[in-house]
Amino acid sequence: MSRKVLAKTYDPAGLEDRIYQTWLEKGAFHAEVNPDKKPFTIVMPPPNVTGQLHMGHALDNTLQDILIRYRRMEGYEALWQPGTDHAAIATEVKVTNMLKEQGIDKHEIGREKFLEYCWKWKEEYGSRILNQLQKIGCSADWERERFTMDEGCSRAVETVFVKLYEKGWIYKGNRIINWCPKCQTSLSDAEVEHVDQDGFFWHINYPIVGEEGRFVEIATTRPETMLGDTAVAVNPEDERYKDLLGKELILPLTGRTIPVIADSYVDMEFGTGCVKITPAHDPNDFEVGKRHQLPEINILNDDASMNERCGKYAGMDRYEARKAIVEDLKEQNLLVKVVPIKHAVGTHDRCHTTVEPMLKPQWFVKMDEMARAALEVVRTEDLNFVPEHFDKTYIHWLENIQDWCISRQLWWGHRIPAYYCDDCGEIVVQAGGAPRICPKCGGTHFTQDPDSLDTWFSSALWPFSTLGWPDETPELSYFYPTSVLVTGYDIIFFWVIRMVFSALEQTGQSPFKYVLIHGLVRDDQGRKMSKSLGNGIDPLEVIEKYGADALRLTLVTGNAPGNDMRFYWERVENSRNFANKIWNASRFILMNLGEELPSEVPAESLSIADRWILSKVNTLASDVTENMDKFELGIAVQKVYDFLWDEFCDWYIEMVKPRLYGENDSTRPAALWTLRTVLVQALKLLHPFMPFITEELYQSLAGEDELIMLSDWPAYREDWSFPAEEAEIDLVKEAVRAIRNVRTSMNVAPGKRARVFVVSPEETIRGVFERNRVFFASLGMASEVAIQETRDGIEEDAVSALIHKASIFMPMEELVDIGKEIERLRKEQKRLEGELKRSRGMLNNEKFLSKAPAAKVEEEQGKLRKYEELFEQVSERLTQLESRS
RNA sequence: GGGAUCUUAGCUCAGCUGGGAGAGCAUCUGCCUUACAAGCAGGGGGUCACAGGUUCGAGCCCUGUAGGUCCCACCA
Repeated sequence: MSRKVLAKTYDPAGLEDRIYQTWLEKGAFHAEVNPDKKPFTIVMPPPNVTGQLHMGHALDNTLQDILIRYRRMEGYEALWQPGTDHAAIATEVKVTNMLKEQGIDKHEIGREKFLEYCWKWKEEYGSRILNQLQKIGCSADWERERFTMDEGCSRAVETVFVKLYEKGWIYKGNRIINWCPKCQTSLSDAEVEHVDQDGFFWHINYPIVGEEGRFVEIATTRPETMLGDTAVAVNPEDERYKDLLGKELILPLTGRTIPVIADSYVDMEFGTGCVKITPAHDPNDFEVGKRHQLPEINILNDDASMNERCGKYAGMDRYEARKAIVEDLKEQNLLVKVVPIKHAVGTHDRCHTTVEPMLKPQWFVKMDEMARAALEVVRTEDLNFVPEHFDKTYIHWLENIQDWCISRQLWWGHRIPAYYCDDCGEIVVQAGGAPRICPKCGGTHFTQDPDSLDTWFSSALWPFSTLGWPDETPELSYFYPTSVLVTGYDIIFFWVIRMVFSALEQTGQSPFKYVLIHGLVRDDQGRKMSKSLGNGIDPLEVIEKYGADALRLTLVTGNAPGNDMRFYWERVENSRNFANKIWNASRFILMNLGEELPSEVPAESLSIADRWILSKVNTLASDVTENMDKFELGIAVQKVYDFLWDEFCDWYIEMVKPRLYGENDSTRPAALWTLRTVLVQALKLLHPFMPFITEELYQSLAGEDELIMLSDWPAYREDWSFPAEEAEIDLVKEAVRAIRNVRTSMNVAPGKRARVFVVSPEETIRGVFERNRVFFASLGMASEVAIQETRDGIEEDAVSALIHKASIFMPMEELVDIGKEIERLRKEQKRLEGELKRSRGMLNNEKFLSKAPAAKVEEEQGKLRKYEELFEQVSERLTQLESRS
């Protein structure tokens, strides 16, 4: 078997693209319906076709890739379904602007021509973001790439629309919607952000008809809307205004008269207790208007200028009109006062324009029934959020949900499949194009509704439309419902909720069992990364400098699920350093392996250290698996990191070096086998997190034909469990650390070897050190090591270090500062006193003895014994030293 | 107005079902030891925001307080 030769230094740049090509060539990402395996499915949140990869994508997709790679190795048929979103408004705005730069007006060229430009744009940029995702190592099944406006997804959209319409759950209604005057389209509630703005309360007097000099004082933040007032409301309980009920008011500046009505909606405590009612421009007023059959007067054009009903103000922009109206009121002495306030104003989340509530005929999805089902599925735990508390966000939103406005006055998107008979106006809603004959009048000419659908209407179907729905495809029955959805908390409302209720309605199942929620990647000052701030960090730049593996590791470590994280270059550097570390460890092993692969060695030829590290990696495998299953990815990778760097590199490799350097050492084959075996196990555990470097190293260690991404995930093995050896090496490590400690504190030159005496009255302990005496030399720089029962023969002024069940003495050639050692020992003694006090306190506590689990009590008793022994050793040594000085 | 979340080493953050607090960076000391200076060895540094409570035992569970962040919301 041929093996790859590793480059001398770790350089991710060339390596990652090459490895990715290999995966593609071998079709390693492709998933097929396979009845012999269990399916594991993730649908990728489709990035916008116009999008550029940002840190949010990098994080989101890294998490998904980790999960997919893990399950694939575990033996699941793992499908990661990728695709892109047409992103209706985002794309339309971009294409419109692009055309504008070329001097082309969207309305001049018309709908069809405009759509041609959009498709061209899509063809040009649609694959860009997916290519960028490949850079970070995503193992999605690119053969199955979908697009929200492709034939299948569009059919799914029409099917759902028609079904819901026929059920009465999609309807066209004249209601108050959020209108963006800049984008000139309606919006859903989710697309409106409430932003605090400085504004004013204008208090205005409305004269009472027939009562000269008497006024009703109202307060408003939008004085221009008074032109659309059709009443003033007071609370029916409000004693102050009882006599006003039924009276008429003169609406200033218009001369119209409007009634005073009673409605419990009015809060008596707030403001003056009188509210102007503008049914066409306020959702509450709209409701009030309906209850009292008030006229609805629309006063705005689509660009938020005043319309022809506004008399002298007609044609003015809403803010100009506001100014003019306030001026005019002041002139007429009807402006009582102006009070500055801060209030939340609805703005379009995309362009930040202040939205206007407007009365317009739009299409809506009735939410009550579907919301109820979506709530139920969380209660029954068919849907689970990770971290769990995000279900509260979900529940709260659903419990307060309003009907969903789904029509948009845009061209790019799924056009609403509603057709109006040109002759009688009858509405026909159907899939598959215009009807031939009007069912009502027999007419044959139809006009399709000009509006298109909210982009989230199609992405709501993504988990099943991508698998072939509405057809009963093999993929749908095998891969659906999906296993887990990964997304940021910021799109729970936009997407997660809508997917859940759509899936429940159309497929009868929750679209996924788990929703793994992550936070935002912020800049190093904790600010949101944004274009306007210019503080965004391009993932591709990070990859270029440090590699995708380093980026991925950085994004997944040291961050609790659902929490925001800050991006620090230093952390990427650290991740890269880790990659470099395992690169060099592998190189070291390969160097010693020479040409051939190490053959399996008989179990009995394994040394204690070999068994120790095998046992450690074995425990690691089961620990990491447990964490992975619970979505604790950060904890999982931290454990692998610690194992590789600390246990494997800093201890095990150092321990086996003597066996490797002696060419004829009989324990060499066992060492080589263990090195390679343990490293391979650990690399497998690391692979989901750092796929490129682990693949490269695996190919060097295992042969070029093997792919680590298709290898088996390490399972716990009974025959690799060696608790006794673990304890033994842990004791040896303690001794070595003690020796190093003494050397440093005594300023022993690093290269200088020193004599070491190990004294223990216990034979078994002496046996441990006897068996592992080589490590005193190799790790503790000992020249000669004497292991004995008593202190006989050790120089009086030897420096000591005390560990559990053993004392270590190191005679120093130079005079040593006894005071320094006494000081060190006193400190240790004091520490032990504290430990003893605590431990004895616990064990003298009858309640602890009776209530704590037996294992816990036993553990504590063991600790106490250990502390007592150590304390005795330290005290004895102290009196000895003190008597000398 | 409602809700969520955070407060742990100088900085940024982990800490899984409650059983004597960790990492990275920074800092101090000493090392270019033939895998790795992108490294090695050793050290310093924390009344886990505050106050109560539950428990044999609390960074972790409960209540409250203070401060920060975020989300939702039709007080005109």
